[in-house]
Amino acid sequence: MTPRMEAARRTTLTRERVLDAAVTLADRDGIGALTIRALATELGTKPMTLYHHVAGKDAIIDGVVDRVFAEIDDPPDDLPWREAIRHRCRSARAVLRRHPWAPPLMESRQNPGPATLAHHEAVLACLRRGGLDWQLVAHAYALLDAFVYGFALQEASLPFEGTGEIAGLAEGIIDAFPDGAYPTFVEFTTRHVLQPGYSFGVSFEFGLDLLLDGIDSTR
Amino acid sequence: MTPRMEAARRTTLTRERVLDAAVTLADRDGIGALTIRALATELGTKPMTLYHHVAGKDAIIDGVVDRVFAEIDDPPDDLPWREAIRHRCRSARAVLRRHPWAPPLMESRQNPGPATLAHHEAVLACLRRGGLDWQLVAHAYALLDAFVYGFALQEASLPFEGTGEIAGLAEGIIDAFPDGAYPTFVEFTTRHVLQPGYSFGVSFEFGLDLLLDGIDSTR
DNA sequence: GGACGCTATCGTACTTAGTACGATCGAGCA
DNA sequence: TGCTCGATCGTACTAAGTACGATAGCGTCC
Repeated sequence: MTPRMEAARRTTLTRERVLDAAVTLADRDGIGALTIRALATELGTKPMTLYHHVAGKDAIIDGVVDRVFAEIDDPPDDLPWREAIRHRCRSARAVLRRHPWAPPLMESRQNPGPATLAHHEAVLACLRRGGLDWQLVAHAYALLDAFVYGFALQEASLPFEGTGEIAGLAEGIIDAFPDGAYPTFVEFTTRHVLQPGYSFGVSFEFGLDLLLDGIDSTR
Repeated sequence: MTPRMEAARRTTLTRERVLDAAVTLADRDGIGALTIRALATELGTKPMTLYHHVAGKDAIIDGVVDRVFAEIDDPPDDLPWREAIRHRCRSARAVLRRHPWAPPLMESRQNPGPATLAHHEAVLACLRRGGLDWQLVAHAYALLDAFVYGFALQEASLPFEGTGEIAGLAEGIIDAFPDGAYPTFVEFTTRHVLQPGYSFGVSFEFGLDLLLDGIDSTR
């Protein structure tokens, strides 16, 4: 292959392009499908070529996590702190729904990238701007992020938002129960989960309101 | 090896013993070290032998997750619902600190085992006993578990509870910052995290109180 | 009591994945 | 024209999951 062909085929490989492809691949086929070989194929190259742009698979994961943080909106400066934090948490949830493989990785990596740090900085500054003392900032941030990540973790295991798929899953599980087992669980499912209009996601707004109210009243 | 030697060496291999060893191994060496081969070595046998007692690695993970659920105390029947739920959430946190590899697995599996289902049943029944309607039960359970799992996820990435290790980690990160970068982050760390007596864990009780209060007042 | 078959065990080998090592190849420069 | 350098990639080693089939005690039935 001549260099001209190579150049025409695609712009030169770069760390950024590798990470782009990694996110795309994980979104499309799941984090389990994010292998060095699959990534190379996706980029039209061979496995070992990637090693000239990233240090290894761990570095790819670190980079990908930083990408996800970069997608989350910072709390807007021109909103009162409560509304700013609400905006940020909603944005985080939306991002984590686009990247359902991300939550377990985001909290378990110990090499935060620049976007990760910048985002933490913005959130801390916003809480501080709201008049919270350091102790309360610590509590509030731990609480809010536990909620956001935990909720995302739960949502990631659900088939899809909205309609009958959750119902199908629930029915499948319940049908396998021995008679009379788990009565509250069964009643909860039939009386609530299987009702038309049910949505797991609405609990997010409920929880977010509750947390913000609680933090505010502690201030 | 004669059968007598075999029998003396260890009681016959069984699904339960395989899962026991899997939990032990994950606790000791991390979930990444939980391989079929390592598990076989741990049990003094060979990889393929395990396949007569479990269907494969996925089945081991499912079984291990159910084990973890089994360790979590159900909400005690003889306590008011708030205190019962508090007890259960504290127990869950303690269990997840013993098994820091578990949170990402617990919510992402879709084959709940009997202990998992029994535990959900007990929690739902307790909330119901507290007079919450189905809608609020749904909100409360989603919220409480998001918090518990999310908090556990955060704690899992911390070195250890208590003393100077978190400080060391924080200092390592901060020292690498360019001058003047992330000012709030730096101030938060120096003014709060690095202070003697700091503990991430106390935010758990703060959050749990806040959630229980909020849910109660919505009732 | 001897052959039969069941069940747990395990040796071998195939597949997928991460990645170390070193060859190649084209571009720019002396 | 030949040298050097950076990007690319062929080859191969290691680790891991697991399919296939052989083996070997043990109880059972004629």
